[in-house]
Amino acid sequence: MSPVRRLHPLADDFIRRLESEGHRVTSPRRAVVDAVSHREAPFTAAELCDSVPGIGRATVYRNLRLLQELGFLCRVLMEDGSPRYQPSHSRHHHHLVCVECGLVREFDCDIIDRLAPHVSRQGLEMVGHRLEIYGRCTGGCGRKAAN
Amino acid sequence: MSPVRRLHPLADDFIRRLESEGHRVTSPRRAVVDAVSHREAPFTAAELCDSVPGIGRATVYRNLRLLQELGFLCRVLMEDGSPRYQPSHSRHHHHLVCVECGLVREFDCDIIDRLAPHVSRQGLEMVGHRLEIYGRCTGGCGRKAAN
DNA sequence: ATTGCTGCAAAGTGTTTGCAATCTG
DNA sequence: CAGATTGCAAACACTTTGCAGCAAT
Repeated sequence: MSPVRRLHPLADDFIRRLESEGHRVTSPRRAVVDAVSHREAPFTAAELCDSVPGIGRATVYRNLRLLQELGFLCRVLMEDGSPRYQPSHSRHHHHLVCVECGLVREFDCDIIDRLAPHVSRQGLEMVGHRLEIYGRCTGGCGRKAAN
Repeated sequence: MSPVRRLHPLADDFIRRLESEGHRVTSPRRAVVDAVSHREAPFTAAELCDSVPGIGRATVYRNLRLLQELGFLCRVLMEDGSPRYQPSHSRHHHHLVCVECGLVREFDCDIIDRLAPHVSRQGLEMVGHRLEIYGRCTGGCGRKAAN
C-alpha cells in the first residue's frame, strides 16, 4: 500500500476498476493512473514519463497499454500519425483535434456506422473505423499544447 | 539518363509530373517511382526498399516523402497506426482497409465535410480529417497481404 | 507463498540526418 | 557547372523485452 496520497476522482475510479479486474495496485501504477487522470489535453508517452519521475519508462509504457486495453485511455493520432493518449470519457467517439493547441474534444456521432451499407456495396464488411477531425479552435485557442 | 527501361504507365505520368515541377529524374528516383507504380496493395517503406535493391534506404524514404508531398502517394494508417503507402488515384478519398488481406480501396464520399457545421458548433473550424474504415472483404479475400 | 509488477539496460523498429561524392539539367 | 540527389553510417525517436528482485494479495 504505502503513502496513500489523495487521488483525482477519475483516478480513484480507475483504481477501483483495476482492482475489480484482478490487477494489482502498486505504487508506480497508482502514480501513472493519477498522472493520466489529471491530464486535460492529450499527452505523449514521453510526457507521461516526465510527469512520473522515478518510475521506469517500461513501467509507464506497460501501464499505458493496460489502461488502453481496459478502455480508460484512448489513443489519438495526430495529423502526422504520432500517437497521443487521453482519458476516455465515453464508450464510442471520434476526436476533434485542434492543430494549433493540440486540444482534443470527443465527438459523438454514428455517421460512420450509417455508411456500412454503402461500404458493403464496395465489398467490405465493416468491422471498425478511425475518424479524427482536424481543425482550429474557433475564437482562438491561444494556449500551445495545453496540458 | 542511363538504361531507359520501359516504365509502368503510371510511373511515366509521375515522372513527367516530377520533371515539370523541376525535380531531377535520377535513376534511383526512377526506380522508386516505377516500383511504387506497380503496387496494387499498400506497402510499407521496408517493402519498398526491398523492391529496389541497391538503392539506399535514405533515398527511398526521401522519395517516398516527395511523392507524398506531390500527391502521388497517400499514406494509409493501418489499425495499429502503422503507415502504408499506396498510389493515389483520386484527389480526395477515404480508405477501406481489409484487416485480413491488407487490401485498400479508395472510397469517395463527402460525408465528413457535411459534418463541418456540427463540428463548428463544438468550437472547431474543420481544416481536415482522417477516415479509415476497417473490415473484411466480403466473399472472402483469401490472399494475405497481397502484392 | 505466489506470481504479478517493476526497473534496468539492451535490443528492436522505423525514420531521419550529416556529409562527401555523384549526377542532372 | 551549380545545385539537386545519392549512399552510407550514425543518429534518432519511440517502444518492447529479458530478467532478477520486489511487493501486493
